[in-house]
Amino acid sequence: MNIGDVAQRCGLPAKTIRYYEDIGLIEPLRGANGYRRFRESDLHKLAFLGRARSLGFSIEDCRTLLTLYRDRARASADVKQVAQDHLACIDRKIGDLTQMRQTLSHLVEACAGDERPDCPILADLANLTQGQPCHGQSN
Amino acid sequence: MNIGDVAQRCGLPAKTIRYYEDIGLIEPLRGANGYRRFRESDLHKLAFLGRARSLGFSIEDCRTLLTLYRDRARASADVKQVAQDHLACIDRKIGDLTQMRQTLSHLVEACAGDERPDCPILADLANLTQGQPCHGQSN
DNA sequence: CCTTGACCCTCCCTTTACTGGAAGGTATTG
DNA sequence: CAATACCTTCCAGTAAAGGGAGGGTCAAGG
Repeated sequence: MNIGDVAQRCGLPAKTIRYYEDIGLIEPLRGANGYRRFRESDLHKLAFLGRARSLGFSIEDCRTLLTLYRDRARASADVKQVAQDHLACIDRKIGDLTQMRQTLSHLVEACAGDERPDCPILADLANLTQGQPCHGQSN
Repeated sequence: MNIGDVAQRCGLPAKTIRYYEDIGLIEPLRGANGYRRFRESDLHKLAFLGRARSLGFSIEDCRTLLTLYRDRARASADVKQVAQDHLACIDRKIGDLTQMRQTLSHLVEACAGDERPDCPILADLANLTQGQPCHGQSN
C-alpha cells in the first residue's frame, strides 16, 4: 500500500504519516522506487495513533502506549498510569478554561456592544493589577 | 525603569517582555547604554497584555485589544466581538476536552491497573476504526 | 584602579505536532 | 509521448515563548 491509500484508510494526512515515520513511531518498508510500502501492521499502528491522538495523548504518550501495546508482558497498571496522568492534565485544562470562561462571560455580558467607546472589558484589562479582577477571583 | 524592575512589577518574565517588543506590542525607549527604558505607559500596556493573555486571548487578539483600547473613538461592539469570538473558542475547547475526558475516564475506570496485561484502554485504542468507540460516540 | 557580581544586550536553538510549498522523480492514463 | 497524479526529500513556518551562549554595562567594595 502506498501512502495515499493509507492516508485514506486511517484518516491521517500523508504529511502526518511521514512525520510519524520521521520521529520513529512507524517503520514502513520501501519499494524499489523509493516509495513507502505499508503493511497491515503499519496501518494498525497508525489507526492506534490516530485514536490516541484524538483522545489528546501527546506524541510521547503515544510512543509509550504503542510500546506497552506491543509488550505482551506489560502491566495494565502502567497503561492506566499514563491515562490517569493525561486525564489529570485534561482536568487541569478544563479547569483553567472554565475559569477564563467565567470571567470572560461576565465581562461580555456587561458590555453594551454598541457604538459608544465605554467598555467594561477594556476597563477590566486596563485597570487591574494582574490577578485581581473586580468581581471575584481571576485566575 | 530597566527590564528587571518592569518584569518584577508586571509579573511577566523579561524574556516575554523582550518578545513583546520584538513583535511590536510595545516600544520602550533606549538608554545610551542600549538598555530598554520603560515608561509608566509601557508598564501599563504590559499589565494589560498580561491580563489579556491570562484570559486566554491570543497575541493577535491582544494586539487588536490594545489598539481598541488606545482608540478613544472605538465602538464597544468591536471589543465585544473579539471577546465573544474568544469565548466561543474557549467553549469549543472545553467541549472537546470534555468529550475526551468522558471517554478517557470510562476507560480508566474499566482498567484494573494491576500486573496483568489485559487492558481496556489499549483494547480501545487498538480495536477501533477511527471515530467509532465501543461505548457511545467517540469524538 | 580593578574586580566581582548583578544586571543587560543580541542571537540562535528548542519546544509541539504538524502544515505548506518547492523541486524533482515515478506511475498511470489517454 | 504528454499530461496528470502520485510519490520523494528538504526547508520554512506556525504560537508563544524558554534556554542558554557570548559579551557589554553598572554599582559597590577592596
